[in-house]
Parts: sequence; structure tokens; C-alpha cells
Amino acid sequence: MAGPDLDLAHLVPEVYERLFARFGPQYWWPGDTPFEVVVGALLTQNTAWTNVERAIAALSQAGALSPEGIRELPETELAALIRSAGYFNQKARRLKGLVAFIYSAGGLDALFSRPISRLREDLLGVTGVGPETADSILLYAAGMPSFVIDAYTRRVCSRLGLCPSDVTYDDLQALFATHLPIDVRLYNEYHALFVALGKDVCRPRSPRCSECPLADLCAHAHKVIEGA
DNA sequence: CCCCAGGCGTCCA
DNA sequence: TGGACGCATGGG
Repeated sequence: MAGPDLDLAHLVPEVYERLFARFGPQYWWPGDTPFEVVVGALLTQNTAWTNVERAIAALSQAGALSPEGIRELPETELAALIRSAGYFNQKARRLKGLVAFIYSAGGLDALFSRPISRLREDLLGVTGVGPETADSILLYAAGMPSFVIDAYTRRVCSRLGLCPSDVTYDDLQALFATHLPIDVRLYNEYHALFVALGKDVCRPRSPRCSECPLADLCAHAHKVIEGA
């Protein structure tokens, strides 16, 4: 159990301040259109972003970076265009399904006019859209305050002692929802800063802890955990 | 050669 | 409810 010194209500904003001081604003996920962000959210599942960029460029080049473009493209051709993003057969099918869902909702604007909790449930009903993809769409495409949890967030938070390494998505998300003000810009930057830290110093195999702005918090957490 | 990357659905106990 | 597995390319 967390010791009295591991004050989450204090630590959650503190971590943000430190990461922001170190890495600055990230201005993350500046897709040209909300639809492009939606496509990117699906394509980036378990995939390096550089590979997703190639796929999006190929779609754009083919004039298919729009709901009607995706809809009119045969699935095998779509798969070929997004080949670089990996799992291309699966993602082509799921992208088709997601676009069909957008059409059935009357377009992205109509879809995004739904209340956030309803919209999240509706997105989760689409095959291939799990919690992270749904929250990425909500936050980065629809501009709604839904905190995104990803592998970087889990790794950093578990090393900090904020959560167990096998924490569920909903539990970790609840930690941020509970200890932060509801603010789209803050959620946007915070998630991006976790990624920046995870790519830079908080690496899977060889973390460079001496360069980590959270090193003292991390060391303290490990001491508390060991003493428990 | 290895591991890793902004997951998700399915299957099975 | 939760753990194993398939999906697949590109970079370090």
C-alpha cells in the first residue's frame, strides 16, 4: 500500500510540472483534419508513428484521406496503401468499419456533437476501437477531456510507484481523472509528455535514470515499496 | 540476432 | 476476468 508520503493528489500534478519544465509544450498530434487524427489513432495501434506517417502520406497521395476516399477504396487496395503501418489486412478491415460507423452517425461533426460519455461508449462498440483508440479520438480529434493511457504512461507510472505494472486501463485513467482538473489542453500535453519521457530517458531496457527529471520521486517510491 | 513500437479481438480456463 | 496468442512492418 502507498505510504503516507506517496501523496497522489500532490504527485500527479507535480509530475506534470516537472515534465513540462523539462520537455516544454509538445503541441502533439497536429493532424491537418480531425479525420486524419482518427485514421492515425487506429493505424498507430502497437506501431511506431514513423510507419503510420508513411501510411497516411500514401493515403493522401491516393486521394483517400477522407471518409468517402476510404469508403470507395477496395479493401485490398486500402491494405496495400497502409502496408507500412503493419497488421495491414486487419487495419484495412477495421478502418472500413470505423468509416462506416462515421457515415452511420451522419459524419464526424454530427458524431462529435454527442455527449462525451455516450460518444466513448459508441466508439468502443466499433470493432478495432479499444479504450486507448477511443480516448485518442475523443481528446485529439474531438477536443474532449478524456485522458489517454498508453504503454508509456503505464511504464512511467508503474516505475514511479503510482500503480502496479499490470494496472487496468480504467484504474489508471481514474487516477488522473481524480487528481487533475478537467482540461483538454492539460490532458493533451500530459499524455504527450509521458511519451516524450518514455522515448527519451524512461526506456524499457536501459532507462537513463540519472537524466530523468523524476529520478528523486522514483527513488523515493522504490524505497517505500521496498520498505513495505 | 534481438527487442521494440502511442492495441485489439478472440479463445480458453 | 484474465492470460496467451495472432496480427506485420520498419528501426535501433
